[in-house]
Amino acid sequence: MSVNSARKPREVRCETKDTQTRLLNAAEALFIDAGYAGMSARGIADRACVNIAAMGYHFGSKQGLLEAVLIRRIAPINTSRRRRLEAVHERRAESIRAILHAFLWPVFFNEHEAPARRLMGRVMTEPAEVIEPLLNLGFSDVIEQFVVAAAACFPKQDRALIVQKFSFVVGALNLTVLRPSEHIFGPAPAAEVSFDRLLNFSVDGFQQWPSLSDVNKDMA
Amino acid sequence: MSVNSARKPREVRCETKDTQTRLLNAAEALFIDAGYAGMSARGIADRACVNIAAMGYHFGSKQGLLEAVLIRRIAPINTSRRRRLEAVHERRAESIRAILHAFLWPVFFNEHEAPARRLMGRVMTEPAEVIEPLLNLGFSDVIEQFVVAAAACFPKQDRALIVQKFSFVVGALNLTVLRPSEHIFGPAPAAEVSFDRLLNFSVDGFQQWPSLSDVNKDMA
DNA sequence: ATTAAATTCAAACGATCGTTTAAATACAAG
DNA sequence: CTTGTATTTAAACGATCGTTTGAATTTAAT
Repeated sequence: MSVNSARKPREVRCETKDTQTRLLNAAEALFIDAGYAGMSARGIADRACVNIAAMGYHFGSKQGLLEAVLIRRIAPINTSRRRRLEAVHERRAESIRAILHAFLWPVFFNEHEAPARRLMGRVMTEPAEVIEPLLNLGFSDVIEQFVVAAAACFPKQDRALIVQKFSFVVGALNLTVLRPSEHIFGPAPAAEVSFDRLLNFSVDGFQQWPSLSDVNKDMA
Repeated sequence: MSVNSARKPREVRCETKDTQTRLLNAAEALFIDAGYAGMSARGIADRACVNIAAMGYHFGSKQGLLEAVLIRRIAPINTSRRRRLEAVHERRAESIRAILHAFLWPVFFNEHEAPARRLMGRVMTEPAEVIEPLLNLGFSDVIEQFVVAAAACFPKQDRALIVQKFSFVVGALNLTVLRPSEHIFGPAPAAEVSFDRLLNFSVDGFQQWPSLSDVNKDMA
């Protein structure tokens, strides 16, 4: 009994796009739901309404298809993040709010909308071997740039602390966009609402310590 | 070519515990690394140094083994969280710091240490069908109790906002303990350090808005 | 219309999946 | 030791995995 034994009904008509796009869309949807190991080549082909061999013909392998899926969504987000961070620097407006805004915005608002968001959330939880093509896109380089920019906002805080605070933001972002647990936290708010809340939450969490939070530190 | 084709060398001697414990430990390790779909029954048996059929004999199925793995680690964390939240109420010390402290502490500090932490982080990213046994453990009930307690700390904030803030904390916690991306954020600090940082970050993020964070809100 | 390249197709490859069976072994009680 | 139960074992089950083959088909250029 596989965990994927209960296949979702595929009554909907197939898309009218070309084969490669249909494969990309199908692989993306299944990857978001089940991860790399949980998505099958035949499941992708069925959803894309193409022959099994089409995957090998157009993308070489299942891994090649996944890399194409990641590049299609993550590369634009990377570019947008870079540009927005550059804009912050050019305006000499390097507040932690502006920096986190530049980091979070491209995930919530882009031409691909929800699929890109959920893909971003899913890929960060995959085993290292699966994310390698992601790192080759310069994904970690971009994060490094944001960490440097954030560290410049708090010169008195250790760099290791800044790095971990940034990882907290990334973690909160991941769960927000992936949303694997609707049973626990209920339906997702609108993207604008989630974005505002996450940005406010992250900005406050980044503020310098000690602050108002340690006035009652000796309890608990 | 599977993503797990490069098996890790298993030169180490097998554990000396009984068969069930060896199976639980092996399944736990593989589940943390690869998720449910990525861990194979034969991989578990090999690592546990038992016959393939032992899994079916002792746990009924692969799913049954996973449920046992989850119960062994998550149930104690649930219990500890409940007890600590009750203690906060009994002491009439319902600050957001005390509440988040009660929520985070059992994950970082428990008799199982790192395995329980990483398991907690991994399970939250799995597809809904895999987490079902987790919900049957009352996992979401405990979270609901913490959300109620947190909401009582901020009577002027919408409940939906409190819920999402709490999901931010859970997301940050997940990435911190699962740590699937050491290539990005570097090695994990000691548990005590991570716990302190995450608690401070979360407490600040929970503070009431508008606060000091919106003085420069009109930028970006 | 003819040719050549590009694409899709049914079918099958060997490998691995989770699970099951029945015999062999280990173990405890009488 | 003998009996009965508990556990482990080798072997195989049917199903599905990712991938490949070679022929059929479509497409585009001459």
